[in-house]
Amino acid sequence: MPELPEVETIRSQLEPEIVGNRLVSVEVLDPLWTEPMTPAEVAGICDGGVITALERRGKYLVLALDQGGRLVMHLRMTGNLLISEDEAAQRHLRARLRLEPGPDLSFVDSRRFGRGLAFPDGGSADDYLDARLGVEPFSADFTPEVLTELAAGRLAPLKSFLLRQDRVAGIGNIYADEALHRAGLHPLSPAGSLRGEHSVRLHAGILAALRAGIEFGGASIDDYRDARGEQGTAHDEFLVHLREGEPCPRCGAAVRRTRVAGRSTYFCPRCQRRLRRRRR
DNA sequence: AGATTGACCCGAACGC
DNA sequence: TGCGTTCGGGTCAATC
Repeated sequence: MPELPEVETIRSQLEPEIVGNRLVSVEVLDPLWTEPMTPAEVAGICDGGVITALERRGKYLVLALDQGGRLVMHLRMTGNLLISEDEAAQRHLRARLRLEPGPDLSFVDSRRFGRGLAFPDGGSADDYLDARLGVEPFSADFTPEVLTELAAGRLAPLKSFLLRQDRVAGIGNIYADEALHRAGLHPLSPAGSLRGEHSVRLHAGILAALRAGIEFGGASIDDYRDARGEQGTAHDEFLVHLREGEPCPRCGAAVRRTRVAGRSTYFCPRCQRRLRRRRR
């Protein structure tokens, strides 16, 4: 599934290819793609603008246009944003971005959860994203102290906490498991139990897990492909995710699988210790 | 066929 | 006990 490392891989591949191009038109083949907006609204804002940047906020891609417009896209579970190499009909094509001089981009999404929304200016796009997203892991604002503060008082499991986009942006099911393992923290520990030392470890674990994901071009468990249609290899580097029964790379104990917040959760029962709720 | 999963929504449980 | 906040489960969609 596309999480921060997968989205960042796509962003970094596409940006140099498309900046300076004119977005001639946004052709929406599936009206669900722009829900709750209409395809005409999105086209009205975007068509004709010159691309100045392709940015990432959490798991969102933000295409910035010179007239101020922003095309905000989310891949959700199975979306792909691909450099179109030809006009061959692609299965599950939801939208095509016509670029001049090109190449065009194709938004392909088998489960139709992905979205493309448009905003007339950067400020309104930021308002939309700010309302949904917390601190960016790779920003200077993300520190162990901020992490402690965000988790303070929360009874929800650490895994649930990490999945919340409005606290720390960009972490999904894969990198939550990987970050917790690197930090030596149990996914079911209450988030509010984090003390200074734990926050330092979790902070480092989050960054290391995300960096590894980016380094290996993202994880292609299922539908994920990079902008060129290639698979990443980050899944070959997983420490615990999808490794039920395999030895923990740190201590050798068998990796266990459980369910937290309705999601499959992998952890090492020996070296990911469970914390108790902090008394106050 | 049931499992899968991110964002959103809503009812329920929590804690001060 | 009251009330605002937080948490978890359901929902969507489609594939194998």
